[in-house]
Amino acid sequence: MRISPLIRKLEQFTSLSENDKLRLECAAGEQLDYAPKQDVICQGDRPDHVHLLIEGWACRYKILHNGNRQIMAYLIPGDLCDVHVTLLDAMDHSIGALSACKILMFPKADLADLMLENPQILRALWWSTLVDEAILREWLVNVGGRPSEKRLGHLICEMIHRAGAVGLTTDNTFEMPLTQEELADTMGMSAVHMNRCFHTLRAEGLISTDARRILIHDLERLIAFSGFDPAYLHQVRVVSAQPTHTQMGNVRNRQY
Amino acid sequence: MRISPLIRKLEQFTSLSENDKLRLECAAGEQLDYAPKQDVICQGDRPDHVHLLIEGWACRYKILHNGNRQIMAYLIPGDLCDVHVTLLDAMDHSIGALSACKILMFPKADLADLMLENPQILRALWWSTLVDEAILREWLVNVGGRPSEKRLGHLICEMIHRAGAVGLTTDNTFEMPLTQEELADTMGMSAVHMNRCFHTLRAEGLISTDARRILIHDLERLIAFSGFDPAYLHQVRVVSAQPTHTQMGNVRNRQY
DNA sequence: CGGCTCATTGACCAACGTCAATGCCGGTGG
DNA sequence: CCACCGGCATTGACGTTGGTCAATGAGCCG
Repeated sequence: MRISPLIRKLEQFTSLSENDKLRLECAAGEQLDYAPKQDVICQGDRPDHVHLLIEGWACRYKILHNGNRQIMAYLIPGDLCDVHVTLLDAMDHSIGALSACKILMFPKADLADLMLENPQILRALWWSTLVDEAILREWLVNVGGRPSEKRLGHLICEMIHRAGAVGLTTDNTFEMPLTQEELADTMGMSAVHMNRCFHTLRAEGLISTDARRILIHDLERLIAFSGFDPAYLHQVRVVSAQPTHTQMGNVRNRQY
Repeated sequence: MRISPLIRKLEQFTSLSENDKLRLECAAGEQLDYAPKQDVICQGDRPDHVHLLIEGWACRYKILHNGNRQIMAYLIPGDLCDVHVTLLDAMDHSIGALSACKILMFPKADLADLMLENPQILRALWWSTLVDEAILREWLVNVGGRPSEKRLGHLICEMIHRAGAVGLTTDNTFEMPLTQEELADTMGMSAVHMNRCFHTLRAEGLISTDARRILIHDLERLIAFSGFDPAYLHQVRVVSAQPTHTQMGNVRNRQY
């Protein structure tokens, strides 16, 4: 099914009946491709579709008055870009593709109807926005309270957990298709300093990088170094970062 | 009704029938008082009630490994502390009273039932969590991307808008019962530097402070200075910061 | 009056930003 | 095949923002 990454994500929280899954799949409309750096949705838009990312990485961002860009979230396969639009008026931020992305569009009205008649799906989608919110809180903690190297370490810990939960890790390696400048814009620091942070983490023997692939040498040590605690991800049925079979035998779309 | 502040808040988004309001009021249980600095909910708790703040200010916060406190949200009358618990497992952060607070408890199960049988209330509560999330995004932008004086200015702009929406402002004045240290913990800076920021805003003639009361001399100029745009608050039916009657004649609980 | 909390200020220091130069690598056109 | 270019990573030198420490004062309360 095209919506497998979403199902896999929602099933971290609840189980969905075959019927629920089919209804969701049927609500899906057109599928679109986006190139890196292309905008998926712009601030101020009132999209009439809800967008589901099924391949690639994207981000939420805002441009400040001084021209700075602040990235506020990373979206990976299974993440919904804008459940907001079922309830809020206009987008208060933009969504941009970070790598090549495939996006599936759900007509807003159909999804709203589906949620109204199927409380289980509604709860699952609400749950996903609550987890997004928890992640956002942790990002605020990260930017507000941690020194720069731990900030980077913490983000890497988060992303390997999230990527693992949708089957995008092998051993302790995963693709993180981000430039250092994009990471810098995420953590409120300069690209130059971001580079110095990578230097430190490599010098400490915590990670290696190869193009956009990140290898974590000792996840336990990186977690301790960064003060990471995965509780905020609310992965009720956890999928570890180690290579593993996703429970329920749902192993489609493993690409790396 | 004891839940008036909540009703007033939700009616920014949707109108509720008299029946809806009564059902909500009836779902409310015990009311508790908290002293300043007292914890309402601790990280790791699995509360069996949803907490509604009806008087005073509270905050969401986490304590980091290095002992730093990061405040991630301010809660004012009408805000729900933990709708999360209807769906998530355990609290991933704590809630603390900033001033003397009155809190109304809704048994989790009753509220869950009410939402299940009344989609209008469910939508309204979901909307409120989506707005919380939008505010959180803007806080991340604030901490990540703005220089310290604008950070403070921006927060003041936000809080006078939010306080205005629940009738807690008179002219351009409002109570902000926060110490400079608490503000510093909110914006990821030191208390000393927070003080320097206040100094600057006063020197610029933008604000005056008197105990914990803030007077804004020229809101337009403060907004321009801080790069503030209220769109993210999603106040669909806006209540201005000027003295005004809340629409629908709902003017209870104006205390200041 | 004494003790507390909080605001305020100055002196000094560390973290991080800015600027600029260099190198690497993949793509592209001749 | 090679020269050139653009995007990105890397590094050093230097400047600025904001942190730390410590002292002082103002207001409140028993």
